[in-house]
Amino acid sequence: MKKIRVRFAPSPTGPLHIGGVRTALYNYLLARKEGGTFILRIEDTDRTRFVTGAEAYIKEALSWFGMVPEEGPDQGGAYGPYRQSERKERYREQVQMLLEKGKAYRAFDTPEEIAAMKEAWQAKGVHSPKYDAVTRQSMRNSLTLSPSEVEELVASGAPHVVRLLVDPGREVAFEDEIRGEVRFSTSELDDKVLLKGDGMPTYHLANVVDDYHMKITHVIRGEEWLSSTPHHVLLYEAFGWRAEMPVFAHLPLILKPSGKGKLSKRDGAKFGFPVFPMDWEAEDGTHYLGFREAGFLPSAVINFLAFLGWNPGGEQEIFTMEELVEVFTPQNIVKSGARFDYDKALWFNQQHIMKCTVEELYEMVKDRVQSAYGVLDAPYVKEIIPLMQERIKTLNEFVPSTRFFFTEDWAYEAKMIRKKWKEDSPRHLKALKDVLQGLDPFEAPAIEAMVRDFIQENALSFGAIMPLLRIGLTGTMKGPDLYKSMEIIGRERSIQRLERALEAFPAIKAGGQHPG
RNA sequence: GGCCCGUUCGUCUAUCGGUUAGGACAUCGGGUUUUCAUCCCGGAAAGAGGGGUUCGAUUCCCCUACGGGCUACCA
Repeated sequence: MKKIRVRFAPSPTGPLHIGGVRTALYNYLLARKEGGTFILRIEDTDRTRFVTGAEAYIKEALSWFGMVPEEGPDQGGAYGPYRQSERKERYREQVQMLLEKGKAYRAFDTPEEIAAMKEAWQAKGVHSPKYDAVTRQSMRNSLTLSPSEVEELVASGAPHVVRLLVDPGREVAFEDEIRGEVRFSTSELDDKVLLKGDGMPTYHLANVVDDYHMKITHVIRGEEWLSSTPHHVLLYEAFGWRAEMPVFAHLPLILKPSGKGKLSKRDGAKFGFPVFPMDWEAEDGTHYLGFREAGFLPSAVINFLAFLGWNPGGEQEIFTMEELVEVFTPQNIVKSGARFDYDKALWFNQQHIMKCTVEELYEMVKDRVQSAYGVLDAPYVKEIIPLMQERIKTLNEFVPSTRFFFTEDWAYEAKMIRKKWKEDSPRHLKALKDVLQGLDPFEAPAIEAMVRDFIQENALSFGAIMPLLRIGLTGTMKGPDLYKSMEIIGRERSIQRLERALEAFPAIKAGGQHPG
C-alpha cells in the first residue's frame, strides 16, 4: 500500500482555532497510526488577511501539543517550499497549462460589474446568479472577447483573474471517507477564480496543485470545505490528475456550547473559557485566552478534542497521545457537529492531572509557584503536589489552593469559627497545641494518633476540634489531609499558627456580623 | 432563496434489523472522609415528526421539520 501523506494547511490569519487543532490532530493521528508523514503547509495566499506572528503561533501550538510535522517550513522536505507564497511560480505555470487546454479562461470584470450582473439576473428571476455557464457569455472574458482584444488587454497589464471553466449539465461524484458518496451537479457550480488579480492563487487552485505535488494521499479538513470539493475534483480532472486524487474526509464542525453556529473566536470571551491553544494578543488589543494559560495540560486538550466528534467505541475515555495513535480510525469519526463542552474539558484536565507523576506536575507548576511567591523550593513543592493532584481541575488552581503552605498571608474563613468556637474551645486548642509541641517525630501518622488520643481522652468529638484546627492552620475548610499538611508545614509554624488562632478567634467570634 | 451535510438522554457518544437503547460529562440522592476533592453506590434523563420496506425498525428508503455548512479576486 502507498505510504500515507497528510497535511495540515492553516492560514496565518490569526491564532490557531481549537477546531483547527482538532483537524491537525486527526491528520497527525492518521499519519502516526499508518506510519505515514505529517506535513505542515502554510496557506498564506491572502495578503489582505495576513497576520504577523500567526505562523509562529501555529508552530508553537503544534509543538506544545507534541504534533511536530515531519515536513514543513521549518523542517524542510523533498516537496518544498511549504509556504504557498513561495510557490507562486508553480501556480502560474499550472494555470498556464489549464489556459492552453481550454479548461480555464481569463476574466476582466470588475467587482462592480459582477455585482451588477448578479442584480440584473436576479431581476430576470434567476434565484442565485453566479459567474457560470449561463452568465459568463455576457461578461468580459477571454470567451467573449476576441483573441486580439484579450492579447491587448493582457499585454497592457489589465487586471484580471483566471477562472475555471465549468461545463454544466453533468454530475461530479466523489467518495468522502466520513459521509460516503457525495454528488453535485455542475450546473450548480460557478466558475471559481483560480488566480486572483494580484497574481496569487485562490485556496482552490493552490490546494489542489500543492496536494498533487506534495503527493498528499488523504485530505482531512473541516466540513466547510465539502461544498467546494466538487470544484477541486473538477480541477484534478482538468489537470489530468484524477487517478492521483487524494481521499477526502470532511470533519464535522465544533459548535457553540449554546445557541447557533460553529464555535467562533469571540465565543471564548463570551462564555468565559479558552477556544485557543495559547494566549494571543490581537492587533486591535483584544486578548484571547489560551488553554495553556488557563492551566490545561496539552495531553488533556488533545484527549478532549479527540473525543469531540470521534470515539473508539469502548468504555475507556482517558487516552494519552500514544494510546490515541494506537486506536485511532477515521471510520469512527462522527458525521454530525459536536457542541463544545467546557465542563467536559475540565474533567479531562483533572483526569490527566491525576495521572501525572510528581515530577511531571512539578515541571508544569513551578513557574506559577515561582512567580506567586518569588522563591522556589523544589523538594518542598514536590511534597505538596501529591496532596493536590485530585483536587485541582486546572494548573492555575494550584497556587491559590496551596497558599497556606507558602505564606502566612491569608485570612480566616470566619463563618466556621463563629459556629465552632465555644466556651471550652480555647482550653482544648491550647492543650492540643502543647501536646503537639512535644510530639516527636512530627509526622502525619504520629500527629493523627496523637490528635485521636487527645479527642478520646477529653471525651470530645472530631467536630469540636478538627474544624478549628484546620481553620487555624490553613484558614479554610477546603483542603488536603490535615495531618499530612501539618507535617509539611512543620512543627514550628504549626505551633505559631495555633497561637495566632488562639488570639484571633475570640475577636472573630465576637464580631459576628463580619462577613466570612 | 439555492446547493450540500446532518438529526439517539441537557451535552459528548455506543448500537452497524430483534438490546430492559449502554457509557461518560453535567445534574439529583446516598455512602466513605476532619473539610474539600477523589472514590463507591443509586436516581432522573434520549431514538424530531410522518409515511413506507420488513415477521420485526433507533438502525434501510421517502417526505416534512429542525440544525449546520457553503453560496467572495477569504480560507
